[in-house]
Amino acid sequence: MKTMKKNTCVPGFVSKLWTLVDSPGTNDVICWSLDGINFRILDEHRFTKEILPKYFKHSNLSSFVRQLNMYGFRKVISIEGGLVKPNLCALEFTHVYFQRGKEDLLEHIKRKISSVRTEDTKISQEDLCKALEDVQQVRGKQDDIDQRLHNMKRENVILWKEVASLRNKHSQQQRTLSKVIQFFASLVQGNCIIGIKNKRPLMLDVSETPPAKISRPCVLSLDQASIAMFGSSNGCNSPSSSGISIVDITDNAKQGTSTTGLSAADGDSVLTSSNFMTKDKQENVKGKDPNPSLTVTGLEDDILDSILQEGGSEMASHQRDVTLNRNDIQCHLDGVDSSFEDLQTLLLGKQFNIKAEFIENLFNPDLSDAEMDMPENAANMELVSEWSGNTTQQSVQESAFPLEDSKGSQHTPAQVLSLLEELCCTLDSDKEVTSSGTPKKGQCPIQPANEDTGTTDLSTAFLEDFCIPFNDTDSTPFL
Amino acid sequence: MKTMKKNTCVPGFVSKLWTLVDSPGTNDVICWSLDGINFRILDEHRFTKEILPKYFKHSNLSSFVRQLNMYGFRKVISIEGGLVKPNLCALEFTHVYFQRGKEDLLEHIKRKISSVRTEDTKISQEDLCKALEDVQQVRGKQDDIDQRLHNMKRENVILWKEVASLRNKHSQQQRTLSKVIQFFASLVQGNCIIGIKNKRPLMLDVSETPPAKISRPCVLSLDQASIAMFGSSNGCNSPSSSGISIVDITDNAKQGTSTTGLSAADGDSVLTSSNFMTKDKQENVKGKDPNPSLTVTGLEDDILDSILQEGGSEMASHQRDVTLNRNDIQCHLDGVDSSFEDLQTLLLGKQFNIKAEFIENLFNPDLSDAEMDMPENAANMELVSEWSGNTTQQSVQESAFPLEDSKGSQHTPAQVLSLLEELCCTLDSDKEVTSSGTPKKGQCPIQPANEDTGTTDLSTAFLEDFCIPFNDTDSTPFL
Amino acid sequence: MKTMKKNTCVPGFVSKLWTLVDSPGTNDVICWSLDGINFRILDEHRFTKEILPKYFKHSNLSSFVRQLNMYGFRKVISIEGGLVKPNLCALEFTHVYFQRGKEDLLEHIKRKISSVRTEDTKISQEDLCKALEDVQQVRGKQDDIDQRLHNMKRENVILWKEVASLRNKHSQQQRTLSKVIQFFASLVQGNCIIGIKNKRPLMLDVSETPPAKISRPCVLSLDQASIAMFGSSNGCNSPSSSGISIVDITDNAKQGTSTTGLSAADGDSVLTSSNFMTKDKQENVKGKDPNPSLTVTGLEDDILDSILQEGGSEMASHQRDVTLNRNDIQCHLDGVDSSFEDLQTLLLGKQFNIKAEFIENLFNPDLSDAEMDMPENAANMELVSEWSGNTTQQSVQESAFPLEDSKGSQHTPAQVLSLLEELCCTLDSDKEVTSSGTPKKGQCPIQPANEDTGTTDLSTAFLEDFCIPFNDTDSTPFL
DNA sequence: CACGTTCTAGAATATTCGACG
DNA sequence: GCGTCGAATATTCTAGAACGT
Repeated sequence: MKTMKKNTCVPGFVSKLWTLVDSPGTNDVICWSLDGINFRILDEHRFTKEILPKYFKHSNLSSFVRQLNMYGFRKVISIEGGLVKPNLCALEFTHVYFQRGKEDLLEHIKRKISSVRTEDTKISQEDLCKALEDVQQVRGKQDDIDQRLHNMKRENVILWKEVASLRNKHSQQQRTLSKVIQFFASLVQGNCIIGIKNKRPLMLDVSETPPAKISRPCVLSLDQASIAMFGSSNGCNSPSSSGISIVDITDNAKQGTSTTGLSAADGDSVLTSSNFMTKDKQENVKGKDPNPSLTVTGLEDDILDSILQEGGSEMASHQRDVTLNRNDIQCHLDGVDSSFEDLQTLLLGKQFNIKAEFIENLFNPDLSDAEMDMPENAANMELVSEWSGNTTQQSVQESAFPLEDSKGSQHTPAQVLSLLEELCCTLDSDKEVTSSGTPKKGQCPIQPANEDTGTTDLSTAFLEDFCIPFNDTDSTPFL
Repeated sequence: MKTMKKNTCVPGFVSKLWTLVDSPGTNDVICWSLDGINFRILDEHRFTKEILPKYFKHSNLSSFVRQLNMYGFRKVISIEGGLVKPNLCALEFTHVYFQRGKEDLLEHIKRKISSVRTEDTKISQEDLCKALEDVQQVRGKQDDIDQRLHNMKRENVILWKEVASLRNKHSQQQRTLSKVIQFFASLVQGNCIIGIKNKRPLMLDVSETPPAKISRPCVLSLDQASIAMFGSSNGCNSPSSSGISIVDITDNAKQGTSTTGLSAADGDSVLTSSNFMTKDKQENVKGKDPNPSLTVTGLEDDILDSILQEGGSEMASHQRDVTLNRNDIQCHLDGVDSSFEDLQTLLLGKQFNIKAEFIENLFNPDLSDAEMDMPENAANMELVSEWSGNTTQQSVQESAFPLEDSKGSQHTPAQVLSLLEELCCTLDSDKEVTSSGTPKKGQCPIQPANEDTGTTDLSTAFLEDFCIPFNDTDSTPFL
Repeated sequence: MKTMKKNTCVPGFVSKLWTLVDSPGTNDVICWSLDGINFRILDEHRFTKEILPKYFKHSNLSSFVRQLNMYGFRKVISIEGGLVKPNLCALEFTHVYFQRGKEDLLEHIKRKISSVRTEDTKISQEDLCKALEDVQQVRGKQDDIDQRLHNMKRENVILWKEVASLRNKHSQQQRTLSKVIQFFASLVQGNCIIGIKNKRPLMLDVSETPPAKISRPCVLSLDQASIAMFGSSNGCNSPSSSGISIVDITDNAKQGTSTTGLSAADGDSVLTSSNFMTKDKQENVKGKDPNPSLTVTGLEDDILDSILQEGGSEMASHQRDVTLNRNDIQCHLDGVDSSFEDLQTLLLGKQFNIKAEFIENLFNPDLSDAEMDMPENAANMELVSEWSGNTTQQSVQESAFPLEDSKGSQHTPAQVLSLLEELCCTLDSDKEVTSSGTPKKGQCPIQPANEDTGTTDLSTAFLEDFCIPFNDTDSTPFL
């Protein structure tokens, strides 16, 4: 009975418990249940006061129970003798490894370790430390990222400025380029008008007929404009057919021509360059009082008519040779004049002031001064037309050719026109593309990351800072 | 005495210890040291067997000692009666807060806690809370960063589009510029050639033929265009042919000149506008066979004047005529000079007309009006051709030349045409390029950093997306 | 006894406890301590079996104790109880508000509420796990962000390169455009000067005197250059002074004028365009065998020579006069023609060379070749001057004018020059601005985020990579 | 929900054993 | 062997929790 040994690895409590439960002498106080899988304390008081002290250093049932619980024993609630005898209501405990006759299972009965302190706590402790480290690490990296992001943000701001700058530059360049092109175009245009007058006749011979895909309005308008302008400015526009000696006529014609040319050179009338013309002519008129003469001005036709008329009268005289010569020379000179005219128109037509202002404009891409062009062009046109005015003078006999020529010449010009048109289209398309983009500038929907605050509202300011400058230009369509 | 109660916060062991040490009845077994700072167990055996069980649930000295140690008591090694009586050798323990008469210090005696659980766990608990807070903070910041990154990504996408746009614009501009230059170049070229022509007659002897590196088509088209335009606009192109003597000659001279212009019209010479000039000169030469004659070109007025004067003297009357003529011619020549002047002014001054349209266009960068250029240009071209067209006036006898001229002129136009064609092609190609490029705009295929997924390979595709469009241009070497 | 009432707010347990402790009938089982601040259970067994059931629904001491604990009662350990024997050892409990005679304090005895501790601890545990998960999650996301940031960084690098590329392109384009404009300007300039010469006489009448805001040096140098060039290339530069009639004078005058023109003009014909001219004139000479005369070529001298010769012949005989006149006129006209030619050449002429080199330069925007412009312009100017050379021919009587003209012409050219100078300045300023901007490039103070290292030092390398390219251009002002 | 009852667990201390220097 | 301590267990007291009222 007392020989019972405490087996290895079996806690004292379990050993003692087994012993006292299994001891037959105390079966009235504590014993196995009927099925042997539980044990009962039949007499609580005696067990506490008699048994417990024998096996343990206390006599507290609670302490015993505590140990039971500590080793995983569970109380069994017996429904049986509930009523009758509360006293009989025995305490009954159970444990899977605590069964009658199965002493070998006792070793599996393990005492609960107080709140898993050692491992569990430590583990969690370690985890927590690790977690803290991780957090710190993450935090550090986050700071790094934050810094990088911030730096990149700054870079991007600069980039935006760069791009904005480039855009502006591009716009300016585009404007400059446009000006150059337009200038060039207008130059060409000017020439056109001038040239028109003189050359018609010869063109006829040329088989080529100009495709009339040209935009007359433009030219005409110019002509008209010039005519109009000069019509008023020139008092001597009335080409009076007169029967005057050749010389006179020639002279007159010449005068007219040269005058015209002269007028072109300097100017005080209307705008600038055009003025002198008026003067010259006026002077001519004055000097040629006797001769109603050919103060051929504005339009070629008039001039031609007058010339023809005169020519007709001339034809009659003897000195005809001389006259002819004169005519010849006259013609030649006229040709020269017209060539000049054309050349001038060609070269510059528009040129006059250009330098002073045009170039300025070119390099002062402030569009504000753009308005200047208008007046200039007008003046230019004027000049041109006036110019052309004096150019033409031809003999009757050659009248036929010119007509034919004009036809022929028409062809070529048409082609040219079409070509130029295309060119313009190209340029225009270019522009258009650009301009079409313009309205969209407002976009730049960048929503710059809010650096410091939580989020988003920077975009507005940002856009304002960067997008506004792009307004005058074109901006590519965003998104 | 026995009433001693367990004070607050003083462990049972310490209380018991104090009691049993301080109890006079056990002074022979356990007592204070003489100085009262230590206590001694004089009779180990009796203490263990008699005293311990009274106060504790055991009778193991070791357990008692264990408790002493557990509460920080230390054994005092007494050197005194070491030898004589080992038995007498009493156990002596000490503790700073365990002194005779100083019962109040007992509360400072703390039991050693094994696994520091309480604090440790609590600390870890606090740490854990802190860690959790940190995590939340980090998470919040991360969200912020994420947002910023995302926003910046968007910005970058826009930036990319901007850059792509700028690149496209640049390309277009470059193309436009190239066209301008080319056009200009061809124009200049044309003129060159033209100028050349006039001199042809003279040139003929000279083996040298103008280097035909020019593209005709272009010029021709221009000529035609101009002709066309002016042909219509000018009703009076018909130079009345007059059968006059001198006049004729003069005419011839003129014709010659004009003829030259004609010849220029067709392009045998290289380019375009230049043609007429050549013609004039050729004709002059031809027409003036007998007369070495001065088909002076340069300045009209002066020349004319001088010519007239001379002519006058020659042809008509002797004195006066001559004089008059001279004056006349002189005047005319002066006029020519002034014309030249004007022309120059024109060239430089150009401004005048430009304004009206040119500037308007310039500053109404709406490309829509850009088309205007075309017509203008066309007109311009026309003018040129027309120019050459009307310039020519010839006598019957000189009809041959004209024909030849016409032939020649035919060539020129053709050449001009080809040139313009080329130009157009360029422009067109430009357009095409542009337009073709346009569709690609949609690209901006920036593959923004993969927002959600992990990583990296975007760069390649990215570059591909953006580099391709730049092909026609120069693209900076990436990476 | 039983009359005791349950006060408000005093839990049943406390009331019952007070009652049973305070009831004198059970003082042998449960009673107040001597001092009345505690209560004792003297007979545990009887208390359990007899008392408890009366007041409570159970007879478990443990349950009772549990309630005591629940209401904050504490067990009092008496030393004495410790030693002797369990039986004697009475259970003693205490509570601050449970004192004998102080029934009113009972209301302060509160039942403990489950302090949710379990949850707390468990939660912390769970929280820890959650925290760990969070950390991992955050870490993962951070890696993602890091990657994205890195990718975007790479994109940005490319963007920077792109922008740099665009800037370079823009600069090149700007340069090209400047060249074009300059070229154009120089062209215009050339014309201006030329024209100036002739018209003076007429100009005189006009009150307007050209503001001499021009910078001679430029033009002059050009002129000189051109003169120099042609002086050598033309063998016939020697203008023989001849005592000839008016014609001579005229010639002389012309010479003077032309000379002036020469001086004023600049030229580029030198290289290319000028050549054919020379040819033409040579040819002319050949064709005009009988007349030694007008081998009017590119150069004035030739013209002068020829004129002089003719003039000489004229002076003598009448017929001759006529003839001479004719010749004279012819010459003059020829001169005009050649002038035209030259003008054309001038205007376009350049092309020859221009194309070869100019355009090349234009499209090889290597600035290194930018210097080429000068020579070209110079050549151009030359041509012009040459041109003007042949244009003017005046009679003796008119010699005065020429002189005046020359003077006058100086003015005009001066003006032109000033204009051009301004133009050049503009261009230069442009360039200068550009160049001046260049040094600033170093800026690009971007401080790209340090990708890998902690922070900042990348900027240097970064800037080097990107800023350098911007050197030649202007770079937007960075911050 | 508040309180009561019961069973179980936590916690501090106590006891014991063993390791270590 | 001795002193100290770690560790497991024991004892005690208190608390947690489930369940019931």
